Amino acid sequence: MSPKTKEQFEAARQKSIEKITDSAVKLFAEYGYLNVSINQIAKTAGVSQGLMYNYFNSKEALLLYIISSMMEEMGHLMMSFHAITDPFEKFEKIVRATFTLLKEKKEFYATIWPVITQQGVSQQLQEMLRHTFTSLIDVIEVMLKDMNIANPRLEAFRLGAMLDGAALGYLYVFKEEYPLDEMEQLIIQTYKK
Amino acid sequence: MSPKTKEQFEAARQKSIEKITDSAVKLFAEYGYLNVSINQIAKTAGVSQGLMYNYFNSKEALLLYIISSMMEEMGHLMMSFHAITDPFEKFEKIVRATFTLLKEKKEFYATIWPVITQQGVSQQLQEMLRHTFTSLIDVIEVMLKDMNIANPRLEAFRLGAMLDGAALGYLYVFKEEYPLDEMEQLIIQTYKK
Amino acid sequence: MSPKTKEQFEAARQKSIEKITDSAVKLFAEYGYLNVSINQIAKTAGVSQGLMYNYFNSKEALLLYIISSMMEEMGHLMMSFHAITDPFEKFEKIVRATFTLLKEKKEFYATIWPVITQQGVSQQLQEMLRHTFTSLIDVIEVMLKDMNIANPRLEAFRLGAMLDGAALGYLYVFKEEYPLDEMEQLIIQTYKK
Amino acid sequence: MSPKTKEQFEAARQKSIEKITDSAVKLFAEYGYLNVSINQIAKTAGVSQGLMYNYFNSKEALLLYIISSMMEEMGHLMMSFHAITDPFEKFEKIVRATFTLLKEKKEFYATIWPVITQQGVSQQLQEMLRHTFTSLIDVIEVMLKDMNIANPRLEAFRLGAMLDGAALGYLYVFKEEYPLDEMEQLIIQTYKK
DNA sequence: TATGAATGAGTGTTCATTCAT
DNA sequence: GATGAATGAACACTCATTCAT
Repeated sequence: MSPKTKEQFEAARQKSIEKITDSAVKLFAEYGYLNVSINQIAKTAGVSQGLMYNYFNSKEALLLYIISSMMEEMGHLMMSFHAITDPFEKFEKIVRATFTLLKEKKEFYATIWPVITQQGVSQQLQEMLRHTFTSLIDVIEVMLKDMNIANPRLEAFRLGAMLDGAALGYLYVFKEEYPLDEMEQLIIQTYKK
Repeated sequence: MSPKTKEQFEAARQKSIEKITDSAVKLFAEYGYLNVSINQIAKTAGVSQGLMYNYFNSKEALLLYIISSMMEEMGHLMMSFHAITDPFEKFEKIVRATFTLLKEKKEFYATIWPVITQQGVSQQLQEMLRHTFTSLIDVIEVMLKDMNIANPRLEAFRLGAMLDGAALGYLYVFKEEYPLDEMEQLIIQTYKK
Repeated sequence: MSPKTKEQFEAARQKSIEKITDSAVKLFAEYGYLNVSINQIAKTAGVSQGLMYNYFNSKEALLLYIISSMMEEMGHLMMSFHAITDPFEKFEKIVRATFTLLKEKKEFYATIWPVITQQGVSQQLQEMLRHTFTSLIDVIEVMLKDMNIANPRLEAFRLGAMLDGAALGYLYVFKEEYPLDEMEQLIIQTYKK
Repeated sequence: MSPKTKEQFEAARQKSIEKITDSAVKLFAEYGYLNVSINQIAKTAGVSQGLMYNYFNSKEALLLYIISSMMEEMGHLMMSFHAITDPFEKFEKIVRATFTLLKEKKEFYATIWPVITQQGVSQQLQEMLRHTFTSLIDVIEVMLKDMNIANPRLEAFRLGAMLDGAALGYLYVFKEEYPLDEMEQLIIQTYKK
């Protein structure tokens, strides 16, 4: 007699959004944004093609939403180390967290890297990524300074480069043959003392 | 009206191939493989759309050819340092050459990175890239060993990661604001002794 | 919580129908039937997308209902002059009413013209329009005959053509630059005496 | 051994363009621009869907091309009466030509009217149409002035309105029952003196 | 060898309509 | 009666590829 309650509608919405974004993340990570069609996403999610457009204005808006969520999650992760006062402990935690993320949430990086290296994706996205990376460098710089490392900004860039380079080598080139754990250990020890 | 000689034909073939691949490299580097159409390549090269198919079986075959050439060229570059006997000099030469390449032949990396990070491109390509990178690591490993660096294989991975990571940061994220020269100096001094 | 009475239900029905048709008329007139979506109509009316289908079988049925109402209203307008005995007065009243309608109820014409000129809209609609226009010509013919105009049927067609042509010129081509008032005066004076 | 000659290519192009535009004109006239799909046009023309895009950038560009051609043709027709010095003869010729066009090239008007009355079609098109109509009014005004008709500009609008109104009545409402020939005669005699 | 017209499968996107509640 | 999430067919448009010459 009465329409569905607001809660019911909201639950249905969230369920659908989740199905769509989950499928999209998996597919984007595996095949790359440009190689994945809306059709594929819909089929994988088990919904109709049109449904995506109830929640996202375009395929790119979907990508933007996904990457925003990831960036936000990454931000939260970084925040969670904020309270640690010992810079050496903080450093170790951050590096370990990065490698853990890399091992356990491959789709995280696998979604972002192709987008970064693909020209022709939205300006908005590019700017968001640049902003996030810059913030990260800033955070690392402060930390390295607290560790009395000389030339902390340049070292922050180097640390960033090592982490990114390791991620690329692991995800795209050497895969399971990449000495990920040894690299983790090596990086930590380099700065540790 | 007289029939062309074999040599003339061959010269014409080479000329056409060159026009096509040169245009393709430029366009792939600027817009990315998936965002560039055969039509664009043909127009830029000043030839007909169909001509490409006289020399390459598909768009992907063209990409494969281009990247093969680049990998080969990179191999030649590495070879050219083979004769240097002082490992420290060799090390410095290699690192400097890498950064020079990065600064002066952006299209080199800008073509390769999106392909590496885009799964869904041919298996053949992936394997070729892995092979090349493995060879590079091997070369660096031997060199580091000669420099009496401890754990030379792991350090080779670290050096590779730093170079790749710097390339990505420079090309895609920070661009002209990336401290490329300082990074070059820093890397050399780290191992220089 | 007590069940609504029949009258209350009927009132709610009428209210909803009115909200929907009013929004539809405005939107059809401004953007054209084919350019307006059910979603737009629902949003403008402040109701749900599905509600329209409680009252109309389809989007076209809604259009049919709207145009029927307009035709009926036009018929009423014509009827209202029926009592006037002096044919010259009647003529002037009718012409003035037509121009007033054109100036003050643009959406009236702006809804109907695109439908008339768009073939491919329902046969039913086409027939209804033809019927209404034929009736109008009949009424005018009688009136012109009473005015002792020679060849009253042909003159009725001419008068109809002038009114329609003026409407089109005003609404779609020249807009505010169309000499609407002068045309009104000119038409009246042509037959007035 | 050699590619097709330029003439052969040009001939093929013209043939294809003609097939496409001819089909489009017929379909637009019968069903209206917005009701006709590219698929329909291609099927009717007996070519692939994609071919249209070799010649026109978009569906709207096709419409623009068609209407431009029509407007140009109409302009030529008007020009052809330019040399006539007797304004009465000129007037009769123009009116007769208009009616002949209406009878023999229905698709001419049937293509244009729905576009004029359909909001949401390109601004460019709207402006082109307005420009053409204004020019026509100007030409008629001068002619009527030469005929010593009082208030020639207003009469030009009236004549335009009558012609347009007759066209609409004939094409969309009364069709074969419309007294087209009588109307033609009536209009000529009204001004003929 | 070289041309470019032609194809057709595929793309992202829209929208009238249905239906469980 | 009313809701709005969901559907699926349709749309305009793109593009790698083919082929007659």
